[in-house]
Amino acid sequence: MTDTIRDPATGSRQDRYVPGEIEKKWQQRWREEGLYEVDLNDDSRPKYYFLTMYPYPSGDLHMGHWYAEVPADAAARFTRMRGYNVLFPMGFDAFGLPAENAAVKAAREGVPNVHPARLTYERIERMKQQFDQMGAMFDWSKEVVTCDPEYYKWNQRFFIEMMERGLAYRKESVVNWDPVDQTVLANEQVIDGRGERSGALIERRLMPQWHLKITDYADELLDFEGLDWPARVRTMQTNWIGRSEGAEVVFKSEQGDDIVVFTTRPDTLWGATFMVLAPEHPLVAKLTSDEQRAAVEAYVERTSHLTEVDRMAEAKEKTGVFIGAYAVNPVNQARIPIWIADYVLMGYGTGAIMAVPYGDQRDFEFAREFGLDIVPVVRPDGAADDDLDPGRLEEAWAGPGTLVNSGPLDGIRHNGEKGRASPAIAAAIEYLESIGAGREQTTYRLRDWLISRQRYWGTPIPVLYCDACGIVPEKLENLPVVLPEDVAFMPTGESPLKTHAAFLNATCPRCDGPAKRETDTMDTFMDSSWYWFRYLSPHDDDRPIDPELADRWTPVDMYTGGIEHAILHLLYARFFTKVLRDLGYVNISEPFRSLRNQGMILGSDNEKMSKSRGNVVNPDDLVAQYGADTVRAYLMFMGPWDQGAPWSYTGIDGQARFLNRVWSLVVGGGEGDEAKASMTEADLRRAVHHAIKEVTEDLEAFRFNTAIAELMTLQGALSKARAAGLAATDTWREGVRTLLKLLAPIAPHITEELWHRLGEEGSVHLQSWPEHDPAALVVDTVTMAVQVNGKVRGQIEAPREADKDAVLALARAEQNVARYLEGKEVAREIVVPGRLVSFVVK
RNA sequence: GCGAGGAUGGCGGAACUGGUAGACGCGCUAGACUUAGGAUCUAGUGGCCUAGCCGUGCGGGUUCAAGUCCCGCUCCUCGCACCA
Repeated sequence: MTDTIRDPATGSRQDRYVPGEIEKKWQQRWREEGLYEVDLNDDSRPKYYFLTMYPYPSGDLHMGHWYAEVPADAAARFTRMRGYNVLFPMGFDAFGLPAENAAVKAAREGVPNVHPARLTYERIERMKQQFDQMGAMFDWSKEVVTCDPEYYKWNQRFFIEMMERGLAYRKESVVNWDPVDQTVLANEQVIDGRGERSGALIERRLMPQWHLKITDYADELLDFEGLDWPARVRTMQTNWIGRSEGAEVVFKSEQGDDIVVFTTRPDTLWGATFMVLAPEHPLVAKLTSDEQRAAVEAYVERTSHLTEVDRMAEAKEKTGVFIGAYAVNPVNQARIPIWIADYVLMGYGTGAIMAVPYGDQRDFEFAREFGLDIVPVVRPDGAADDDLDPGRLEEAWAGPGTLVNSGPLDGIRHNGEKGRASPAIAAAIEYLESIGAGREQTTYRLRDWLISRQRYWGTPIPVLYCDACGIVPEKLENLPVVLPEDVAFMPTGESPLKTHAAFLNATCPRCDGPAKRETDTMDTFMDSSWYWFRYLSPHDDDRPIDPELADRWTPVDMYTGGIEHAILHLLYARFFTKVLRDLGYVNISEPFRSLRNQGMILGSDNEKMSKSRGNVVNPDDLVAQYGADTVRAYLMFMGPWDQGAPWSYTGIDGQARFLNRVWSLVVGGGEGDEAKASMTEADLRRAVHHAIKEVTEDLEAFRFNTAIAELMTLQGALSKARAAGLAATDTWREGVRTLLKLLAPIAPHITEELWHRLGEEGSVHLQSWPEHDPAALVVDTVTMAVQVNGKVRGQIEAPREADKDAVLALARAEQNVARYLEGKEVAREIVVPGRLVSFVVK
C-alpha cells in the first residue's frame, strides 16, 4: 500500500507535501552553497549581530531548545531579508558538571574510559545533527566550543590580567558548599538554600576562594541607559545589586573597641537602644563577658550549623543572646547593651547594626522579645504624644515624620525618601561627620563573584603556590594551563587534579623553584561572559578578540534567551564587558543592546518537562511525523513567545493543515467549491498588502503568533480568490509569491521548495522583504457601527469619503436605528470616522 | 512582607492612541465528496428566557462609549526576602 493510492485526490506522489524529503534536500543544498555563511568584512549592507544563548551540550536537543532557537532564527531570517548582513552564530557552553558527573558515575560503576572531554565532543556532534534538522540559519563556520584550550586559554589570560589589577583575588570566606556536587557555588547559584543544579542543601564553610571584584562595578551595572531590555530583567538586576544609601557610624565598646555599623537611617541614631552583632562578628569573642560566655558560645555554635533553609524556617521568631558588654552611642553617650542575633548577617554591611526598635520592625520585634527599651524619635504627621508611647506601639514606624528626642536634629523632617533626599538623613550625616563619629556610606547587597570550583571539568585557574614567592600567576607565554586528559575519576567526585602529580608539581614562574598548581577551576559562567566576541575570530591564536571586528560587530544588536539568566549570566556578561573595556580589549561598555526573553515550554500537564515526570515531548519524533516547518510554526503560534506555554499535541495539526494549504496554492489540490466564492482583484490585493503590513510589524515586535495568524488569513484569501477564478491573474500570482516570502522566516523549507516550483532560480531566503503599498489598503466603503445610548443598534456601509453629515444621515436611516430614535430627542451625535456613530437620546 | 507581570468562550490566544470583545487556530456540530475517513472542502460554534438581554477575576466609579482609564479587593505566576 502506498501513499499515492491512499490519496487519489492529490495525484502523483511527487505533488504531495512530504516534509521529510524536501527538508533534507534543502538543508543539504543550503550547506553546500554556504547560504548562511557570513562575510564579516562585507560592508555593502548594514551589519546586524543576532545572538541566541548557546546551549550546554547535554547530548539531546529538546523542545526547550527548539522553543528558544526557532523563533530567534525566524527573527534573524526576517532581519536578513530586510537587507542586513546578519551574523547568527552558534556554539557550545561545553564545560560543566553533568559531563564530569557522568564520568564520576562511570568510575563508581567500574566503567572505564568515560572522560568528560570525549563525552562532550560526542554530544556536540549529536546535537549538531539535531540542529541541522531544525533548519536554522546558524553560521557554523564561527562555532565556539568553550572546553577547547584555544578558547579557555583566554579565560586564563583575562584572569591573570584581572589579578594584576586587583580585580581577581583570593580570600577566605564563608561559602556555599554543595555536598552533592562537591564544590562551592556563587550566591547567584543558590536558590532557596539549595544548589541550583544538584538541589542539595547548601552548607556553610569557611574556605579560601578566588573572587572577581564585580562590586567595583556595582554603580555602573545599575545604569541601563540606552539598553533596550525588558523592564523585568533590569529590575531584577537592580534588586540583586541592592544599592543602599546611608551612613557608617562608629560606636565604641566600653573597652574602647570601634564597632562600625551601617545604617540607612542615621537620623534615628538617638533611638538606638541596643546593638546587634552577627554571631560570626570578629569582636564577639573579645567583648563577651565571662558570665555570658557559655551562652554566647552555645548560640554561635548553633547558628554555625544551621543551613540557610533552617535559618529561614526560623526567621519568624527573633533569637539572640546578650554578650554582657555595652557600647556608647556617639551622639548622646547613652550606654547600650550589645547582643548577637542571627538576623544580623556577617555578609552584609559591616556585620553589625545599631538597633532602633522604634523605627525598624525587626529591631522592634527583637526589643519586644527581650524587653529592651524603645525610644520614639520620629513623630508621624498628625500623631499625638500618646501615639508615641512605647508601651502602646504595635509596630515600628518607618514612614515620614518629624524628628523628636533627637537633640540637635529635633524638628527636622524625614520625608520618607532615601539617602540625602531626606532632610533628616542629610542633617544626620552632616552632624556625624562634624563630630567625627561617622560618614556617608553606600552599601550593596551584591557580593564579589566567587569563581573557584573544586571540580575538574573547567578552565584551570592559572596560578601557582610557591613556598618562596607565595601566590604567583602563570606566565602569559605558558598559557594555556591545559587540563590533563590522563586523569582517573574518583567515585567520591573529588577533583582528579588534586592527585595528578604531573599537573600539580610545577615550577614557580618567578623564582624557578618548585611550586604547586592551583587545582580549582573556574565557574563556567566565566566562559559565557565573553563568548560572543570570540565568534568573530574563533581560531585567532594571537589574541582573544579581534579589535577591528569587535568594533564593527559589537555590541550584539539582539540577544535572546531564557529569563532564568536574568541575573547570573547577563549580569556577569555586563561586568566582564566593562572589565574587557578597562583592560583595553574592546571599546564598548554594554554587550547586548537589545534583549528578549522567551518563556518556558511546559509539558501538556503544565509542569516543567522532565524525564521523571514523563511529560517530555521529543522534537525528533515530531519532526519525523510532521516535518520541521510544522513544528517551527506551531511553536511560534502557541502564544506570546515571552510567556511560554504548555505543549499540546492537538494544536499542531492546525499548522500542518495550514502548510498543506499553502502547498496546494502552488502545486494544486484541495480546491474548494468555486460556485460559492466571490472576490475582486482589488479585494485580493488589499488582503496581500494588509498581510505585508501586519506580518512586518508583528515580526519586528517578536509577535510570532499573530504574524502566523495573518499569514493564515492571507492563505485563506488566496484560496478563496482561486475558487473565485482569480488564479490566472498577476495579482494572485504575485500574492502567492508574497505569501512565500512572508512565510519564509517561519517555515524555511516548504517556502524554498515552492519558490523553486514556481520556476525561480535563487533562494527565497535571499529575496528582499516585501513592502506594502498604503494605496492598496484603501477601501471604498467602510462598515460602521451605530450606537444609541451606548448600545450597538445597527451597521451602515458608508463611502470612505463621506462627511459627518452624510454618515449621520445614513445612520439615522438604518432601519433598526430609526426605531430607537423614533420620538426621542437626540442630545448628542458622535462620529468616529471609519468606526462608529453614537447617538445619545433622551 | 517587598517588587514585577497576569486573570478574556470547552482550550491556546486576538483586540492600535477608550470606539462593533472573542482575530487566528484547536476542539465540537452539520453538510459535501466517499466502500471508508482520524484526508479534503463548505457552513456553524460566548451564554440565555433570542425584534431582546447578559457577558473580558470581584465590587465601585469616570465616559455617549471601558477588556482598555481611576479607586478598593480576590486569586495566580515570577523574582527578592531578617540586606540594617
